[in-house]
Amino acid sequence: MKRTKKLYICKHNLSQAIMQHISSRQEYIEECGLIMEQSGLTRMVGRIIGYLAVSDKELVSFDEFTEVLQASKSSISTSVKMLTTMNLIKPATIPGDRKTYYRLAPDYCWSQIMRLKTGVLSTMYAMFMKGLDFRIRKADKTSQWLVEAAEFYKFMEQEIPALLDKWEERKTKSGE
Amino acid sequence: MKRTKKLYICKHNLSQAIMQHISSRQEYIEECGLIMEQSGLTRMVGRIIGYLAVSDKELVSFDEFTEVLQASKSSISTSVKMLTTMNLIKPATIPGDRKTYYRLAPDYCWSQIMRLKTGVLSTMYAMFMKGLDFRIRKADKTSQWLVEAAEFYKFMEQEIPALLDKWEERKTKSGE
DNA sequence: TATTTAGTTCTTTATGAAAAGAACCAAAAA
DNA sequence: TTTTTGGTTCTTTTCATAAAGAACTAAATA
Repeated sequence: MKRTKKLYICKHNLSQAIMQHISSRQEYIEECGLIMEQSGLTRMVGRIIGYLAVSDKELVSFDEFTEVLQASKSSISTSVKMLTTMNLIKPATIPGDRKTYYRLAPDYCWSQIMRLKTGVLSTMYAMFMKGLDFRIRKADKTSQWLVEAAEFYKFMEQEIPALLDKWEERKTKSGE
Repeated sequence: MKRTKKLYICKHNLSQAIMQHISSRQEYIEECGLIMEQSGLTRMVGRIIGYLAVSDKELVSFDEFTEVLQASKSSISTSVKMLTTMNLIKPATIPGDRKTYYRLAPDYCWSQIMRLKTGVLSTMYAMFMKGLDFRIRKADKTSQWLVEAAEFYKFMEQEIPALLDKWEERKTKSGE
């Protein structure tokens, strides 16, 4: 079940407003699904984060996810694996218990989720620069447009990692 | 024809490498389609930008797009409308000519494409803050995790627009 | 007035990925 | 050894949407 991720006119402002009117945990979990889906993950992954966020238990078992989220084992398995790979959640085990539990990763480094997305910036830069290679007139309006586009992505490609460094630095300081 | 937009492991580095080996305009246009698709637009929209980027003519007509991109009128119509709405391209007309031509928008403000995407940051902030509302223990590990997540998105929500302001300021200065 | 041109807007088709289902496997328990 | 538990990994189904196709429209031309 693939849903829209495309938002030509900013649908997020809507989500923000909706967020204020949510009254039940159930609703909250579903909304997390929709938001995470929009931001490029899957609906089920969002639901898992949402449930972990509002559950009073710190540890939630695999089968509790299937029950409370009304989802198949395969879907939960794939989703927790994805979240584990992303380091967003961590598996946990209990002595004398065969089940696997999951918790929100306590040491999760938020900047890493953003760093992954900066790859697109260098690709866009490369794309616009490459366009110039094909141009006969290297200084016409189209060429200028390409240069400007490339400059923007170059700027972003440099500044965003710097911002993330700033955040990480702030975190390590406050952690001391 | 929907293609992948999902890239759990950064596929963009691949795109970057591919970009270096592109030798024909045809190939370039197709790669633009794939890249723009990954970044959340459509393949056809990417092809249009790609063709405008490597065409020696500044103005390209509607039917030239259909011919060179081997696409239907409806697809081109929808795509140019989308690009026009985004201000990325501008329609142009010629006296005594009934056709509509398009060019890359000469005054396009690159930061605006990024500003649209910052909406997701405030939504994520709202989402994590809302999660706290449902929690009984407001200081346990899960609550701490939510606070940290919210703080990160708050930080980004503030810093990215500041970065875009910086870019715009630089542009107006260099334009003087 | 009839026809062509240029493009828009519905409807249909095709695709690809999220989720479900089924088959499978390893370890623990009976 | 057989069965159950807990979960993984294939295969299948479903569904949203990008693109194509078809029907339509307005303006210009014949």
